[in-house]
Amino acid sequence: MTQNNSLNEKVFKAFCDENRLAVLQLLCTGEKCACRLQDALHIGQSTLSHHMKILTESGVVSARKEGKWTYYSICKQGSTKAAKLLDEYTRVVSEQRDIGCAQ
Amino acid sequence: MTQNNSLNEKVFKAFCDENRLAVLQLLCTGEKCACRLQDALHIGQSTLSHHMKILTESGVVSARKEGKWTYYSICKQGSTKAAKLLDEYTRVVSEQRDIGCAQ
DNA sequence: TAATAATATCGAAGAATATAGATGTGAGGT
DNA sequence: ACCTCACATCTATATTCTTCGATATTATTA
Repeated sequence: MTQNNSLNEKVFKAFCDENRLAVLQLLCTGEKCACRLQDALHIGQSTLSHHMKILTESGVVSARKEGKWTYYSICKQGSTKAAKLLDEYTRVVSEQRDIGCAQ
Repeated sequence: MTQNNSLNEKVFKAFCDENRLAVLQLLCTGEKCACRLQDALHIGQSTLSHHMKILTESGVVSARKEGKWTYYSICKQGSTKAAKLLDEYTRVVSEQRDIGCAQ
């Protein structure tokens, strides 16, 4: 199993903020530099930087530096991993019923 | 698009806590009543109840009441929806490159 | 119907997270 | 070399989340 709960938590946290979801939406049409993302969302520069760190550390987004700019894009590998994790955590292996606590 | 970011956030929050992930692991072998979940995790009763509320409200888990007990299980429909959402947020529609901010 | 058992809800405290402003860093341009 | 631009990091504050103890609720049992 790929399941180290406290680690996997970090992957899912990428998706747990409205602004980060908005970033992902923007990245679906290809890479964007930070300043464009900041223009689109209405948040401060340091706030965006904070969110991008969480996204890149989760593996779902990758960053490419070129000159003054940092370009962000969705990382296929990372998002596939996230999807796999979600599937693992919600896959039902057996359908046994429970019979309550009184033994 | 199925994308109302602030709403979808709630679906992903189900996966953003170590204890909730542990609950999902326990549910993969079929439904469990709350007291069994509480025994397995080492958290207080009200804490578990709080997490189960988040899980059920996300749609990923469903609750079945029978007598004194509440049985929880993974909800196929809800977890499929979560997987679809994740896919939508990470699907790359086009691969355009950005050219930086200076117009 | 009084007592108990299982779970939910409430309220408070602490931990984690988001946000913004200030400052730091590194690349380019002059 | 200096200045500016794009972005990261630091610090402080506000907000949200987790946890627990206490209390409420609902079903069963004596």
